[in-house]
Amino acid sequence: MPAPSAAAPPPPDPEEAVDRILAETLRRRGHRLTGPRRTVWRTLYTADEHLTAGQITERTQAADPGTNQASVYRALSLFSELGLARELNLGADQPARWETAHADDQFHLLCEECGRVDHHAGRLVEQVRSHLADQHGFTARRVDLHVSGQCARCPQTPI
Amino acid sequence: MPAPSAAAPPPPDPEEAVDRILAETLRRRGHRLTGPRRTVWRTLYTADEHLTAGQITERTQAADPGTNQASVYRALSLFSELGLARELNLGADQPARWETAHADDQFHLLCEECGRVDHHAGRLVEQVRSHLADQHGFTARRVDLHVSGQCARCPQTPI
DNA sequence: ACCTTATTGCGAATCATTCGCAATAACGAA
DNA sequence: TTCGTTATTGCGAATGATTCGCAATAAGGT
Repeated sequence: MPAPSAAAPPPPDPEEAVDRILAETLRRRGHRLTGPRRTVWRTLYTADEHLTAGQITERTQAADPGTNQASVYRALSLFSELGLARELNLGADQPARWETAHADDQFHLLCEECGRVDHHAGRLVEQVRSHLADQHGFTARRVDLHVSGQCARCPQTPI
Repeated sequence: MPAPSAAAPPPPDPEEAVDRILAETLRRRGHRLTGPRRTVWRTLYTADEHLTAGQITERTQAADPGTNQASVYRALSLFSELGLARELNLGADQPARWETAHADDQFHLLCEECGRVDHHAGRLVEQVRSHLADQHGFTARRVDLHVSGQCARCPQTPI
């Protein structure tokens, strides 16, 4: 059995840390930590890119077969409500994409060459807020800035 | 019969002017001016707000019964391709909305109180472009700035 | 007036997302 | 630890927006 140390507790397993964010947020708001929710959360957390609900379902089912598509949607929608995740609409033609929520505001750069999506939190969004407040008397709650074009890595071939 | 004047032509009927924009753009690109296209265009042009495809279909059918929903979608999609109209995604939950295209870039303000959608073309978008170019080496082609919050007319009740 | 073919209307198909409901499983209390 | 309540799941069907295939129609150049 592990010795109950009086000093610092052992460094937490990083995988547990991920779960803890989820577990604490859920409990604090009166929700239960369930298998599907944990699997969806891990899928989202370890994703290398922004996934569609369909992709999330695939990966979730790979990790935990039997998970239902509807549960994935329900989990995503709950995460969004709790501020754990965020839904992105990159284009009218393509389905929504999801990411874990980091900064409250951010802007998204979609490179039309390589398809890469980067997102940054920065002054820009704050500038937008104050511009709107000052010039238009508009109190911005949510700012969505989606930009498509060419990223720094892709060759700048003139159109 | 109207006298064929040698001087200035009579001022064009404003309704015709609307059609002319459409007709010229279509012909120039090798498309035909048809009834459904004209009706959808007028619907879009005279709309007081941003309409969904469903609303556009309703109004189009009111003006010209028998017009098919698919033709409305086809017209909208063509207009978008020709730069005559623009599709807006204001939220993941609601369907896309449409407007005639004016300025190339603009930002959209959605008031969560009254539901009003305003849009402005302004320096802001230009600032965003140069910020991205300078700070991120990103060449912005299209900038979509969607902001939701409270407009100047609605009471600023603290949340 | 005629011919070519882009465009329409129709209905069915697709895609993403949501719903209703009975069965299951979390988690606080005993 | 066991129990009871009830939030959550899985399932399958429903929905809503948008698209497709195809034969019939009509624009617009000749």
